[in-house]
Amino acid sequence: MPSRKSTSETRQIGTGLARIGDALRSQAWQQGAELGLTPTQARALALIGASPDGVGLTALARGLGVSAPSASETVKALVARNLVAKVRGTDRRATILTLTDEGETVANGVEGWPGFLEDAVAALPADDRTALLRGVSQVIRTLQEQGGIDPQRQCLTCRYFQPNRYAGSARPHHCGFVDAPFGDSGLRIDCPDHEAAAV
Amino acid sequence: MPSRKSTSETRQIGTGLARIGDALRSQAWQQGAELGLTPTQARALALIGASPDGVGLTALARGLGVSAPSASETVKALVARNLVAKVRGTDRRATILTLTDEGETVANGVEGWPGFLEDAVAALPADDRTALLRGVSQVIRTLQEQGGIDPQRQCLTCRYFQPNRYAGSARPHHCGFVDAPFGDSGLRIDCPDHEAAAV
DNA sequence: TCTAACAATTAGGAGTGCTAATTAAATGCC
DNA sequence: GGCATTTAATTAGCACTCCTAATTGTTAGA
Repeated sequence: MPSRKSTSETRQIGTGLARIGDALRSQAWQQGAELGLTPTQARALALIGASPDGVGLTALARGLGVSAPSASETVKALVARNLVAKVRGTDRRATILTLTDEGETVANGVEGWPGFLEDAVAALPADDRTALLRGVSQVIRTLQEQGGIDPQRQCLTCRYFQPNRYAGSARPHHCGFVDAPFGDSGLRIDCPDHEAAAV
Repeated sequence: MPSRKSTSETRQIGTGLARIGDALRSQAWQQGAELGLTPTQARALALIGASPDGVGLTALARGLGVSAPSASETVKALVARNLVAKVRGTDRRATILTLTDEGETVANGVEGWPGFLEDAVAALPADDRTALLRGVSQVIRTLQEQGGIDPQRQCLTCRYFQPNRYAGSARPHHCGFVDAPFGDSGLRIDCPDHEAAAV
């Protein structure tokens, strides 16, 4: 194994994940062109659509990982395109964002975006795929714990949430996505990997 | 955001990778602020620095996954900051880009960027880490074959790479460049000694 | 030679992202 | 109750990203 530079396994993985992220971004530009959306707009649309009761602008900004003014600007573009509606809430400082019917349609089109990536993943042998999922899940869990990723939507309505699986334990609940137990103090209000539980 | 849609392992991985990519991008903005670089500039700097003989603008654009005009604009900013030098080559249409001394210094600072991600990766058990590296490598190779990514300098596409030469051994692969055996944990995604294999 | 292909740039336009400052509404506290 | 603080969102101003289309040289091919 040649090396003058740092070459730890860890570093190679970091580099690889960064490359995949880059590929996703540049792919998003192309896919977005078809719908007239930029990557950020698409992501905002998805986040808003994922919140049935609407989202505030600040929460959206946190979810996108950008500043409030940036989010405001993006929302402005989406409103101008009639994809998103703004409503004033009980707290009359705040805005509540929801999708319009048209926005709903477009958001559905956005859903399958990482499809080309999934093709690549699907080409893996089953064993490697499982290992990859475990690794990615754990990385995400660590990032959330470090605060690098914004938690979204609440566990209580999440299909991955298994309350009191370990009754009596200090960490009685179980999250199936990151495959780890956690306690009441770890309950998420807004988890990016949230998926609505079946009714 | 997947909802009642397919929840396959594959889709989970796709979503997870996208999420990690988002985290990386927003982190890059913060880290970049310290050096006065945007994420794209940092990436361009790294790519130029990785090519000892210099790169052309078109190659750079492909590597960044953007159009030539976008790359041109980014390079203009780097040249203005005295981090990159442009030279006219034998082909007088083409430009050859190299780092200035100052650019070299800054590029070194950029190298450790995904550090916060690496912390997360380092927290994995060794087995999972190796499996993650193998999975990430294969995903990248598939993306390259699909044309979604510009060819990277990884073992899987290297002429010196002899996979499973010592099948059954703990270090089954062989690198012909350093003439030594190595295992999955030694797989490179960005190797300075990479030479593309014949098609 | 003359045309096609190619490398890079310019022009023009929408969007992203930042910090700092502003407006408006809700809270807190004496 | 009243006034200072905090909070939500926006505006202003700036640099950069990214695109397509058109332009200017330069090289290579029929």
